[in-house]
Amino acid sequence: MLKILTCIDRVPIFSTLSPASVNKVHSIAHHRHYEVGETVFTTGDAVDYLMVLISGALRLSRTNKNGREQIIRELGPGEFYGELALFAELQAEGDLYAIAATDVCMMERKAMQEVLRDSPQVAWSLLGAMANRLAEAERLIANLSLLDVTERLVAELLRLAETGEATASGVRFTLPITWAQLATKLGTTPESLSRRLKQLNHNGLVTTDGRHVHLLNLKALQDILDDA
Amino acid sequence: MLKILTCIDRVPIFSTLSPASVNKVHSIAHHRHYEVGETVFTTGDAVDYLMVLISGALRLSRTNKNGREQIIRELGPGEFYGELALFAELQAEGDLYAIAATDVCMMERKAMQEVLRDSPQVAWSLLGAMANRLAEAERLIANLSLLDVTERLVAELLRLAETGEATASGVRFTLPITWAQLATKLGTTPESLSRRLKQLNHNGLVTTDGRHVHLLNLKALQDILDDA
DNA sequence: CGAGCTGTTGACTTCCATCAACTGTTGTGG
DNA sequence: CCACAACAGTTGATGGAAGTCAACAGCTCG
Repeated sequence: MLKILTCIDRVPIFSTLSPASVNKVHSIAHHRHYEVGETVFTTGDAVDYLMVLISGALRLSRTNKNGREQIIRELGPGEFYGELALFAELQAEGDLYAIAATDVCMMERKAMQEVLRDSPQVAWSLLGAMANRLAEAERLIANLSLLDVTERLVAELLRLAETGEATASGVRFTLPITWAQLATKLGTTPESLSRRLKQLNHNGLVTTDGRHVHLLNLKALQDILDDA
Repeated sequence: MLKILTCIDRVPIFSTLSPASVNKVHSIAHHRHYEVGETVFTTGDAVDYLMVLISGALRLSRTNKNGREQIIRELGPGEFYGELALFAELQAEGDLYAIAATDVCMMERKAMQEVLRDSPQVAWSLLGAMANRLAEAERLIANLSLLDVTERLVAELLRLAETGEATASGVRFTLPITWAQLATKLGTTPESLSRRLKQLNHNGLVTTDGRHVHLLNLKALQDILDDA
């Protein structure tokens, strides 16, 4: 009981539910826990539920025959997967696995459809989340196709810098993932990323110590993007 | 008056509207026409409306400083742009232009929000459309990053083949766009595409005459993808 | 200690974009 | 009606960005 209450409690998209709807969600929600590295599903598995994260993090990625992996999206608390399953039987295209200890709420398709019809607010929340994700996906498409590795790296560093702390000369932050994982997100390899980073360092734009990153010249970094 | 009626009439996502909502949509919808090649907006323009296509086709793309263009998505009748604008002020990231004579309905943000709150059916329709578009975008991400040009070409040819007519030896269809435009969709250049196509031809898998395409060996083509 | 993981560096290779030239077609206006 | 411009597509030559392969250093952990 507690865990199901938690389920609804901690998920923003359900924050506006009426008491009646809360009961309905109660009755259809299944709780599930995943450990780091645990697989939720792999390519080809049937998905017929909407999955909302309570805590932790999941990663959706695809891998080709050469073992090359592309991270498609990452899900944090409050985010969800399975929106397409609300509308049709769905074969997963990609692998979903936990990159942190993760708790999720799983809602079956049909029951969730009812909740959505009764609760425009929830539909509205979903719509907003989807619109943002679509915009992000389309930005990634453009970046992969139009920017070289250096430019994609700089773009990501500047993005991460927004969460960092300002210093006299620039911004300092700690990379939340390994450099190899960042390479996979950016659609490149650890080797290439390492070389590009070395070059930025050589040009006096960035210093790194492990995952600790210091951007020394935000303006110059921004310029790299602007002439892209 | 006629054109506004047409607006709602011919757009599937509004097919379930109640009479009251129909009136509301009437009052907020602006009709607009674009000729081939005409620009709807370019990168950085403010977008504060939802735009639904009645007929024609629009293309959303981004171009980098070298003139390299990536097609992000194409919109046909019934499809829409501006979903993100429903939630926030939005700077367009990319250029939107007409690739056919096009009629659209434009709905201002605030008014559209009301319609959505009152009409769960419309929200549901939008949700379904968005979910599909997101899935498509994520497929494109994976393809751009994991497949080489030949594989992306074959994938697209097989997709197009679904709309073609079967022949003794395979499937025949006509390319709906120029080869150069296809190259842009696939994130490559006309030159590269031409070479890959020549190679497929040489291997006896495909013949072409202008935009007329004949796939001679679906199984072999599918194999190329399966080993990817 | 040794195993395993993260990250780096060097040598090599390959795919593909770019540049340039050329063909064939279409359409337009003098 | 022809000439010429504009565009679609092809082909060859070339260069460069980045992926691959391999070896190695440093770190952590059992």
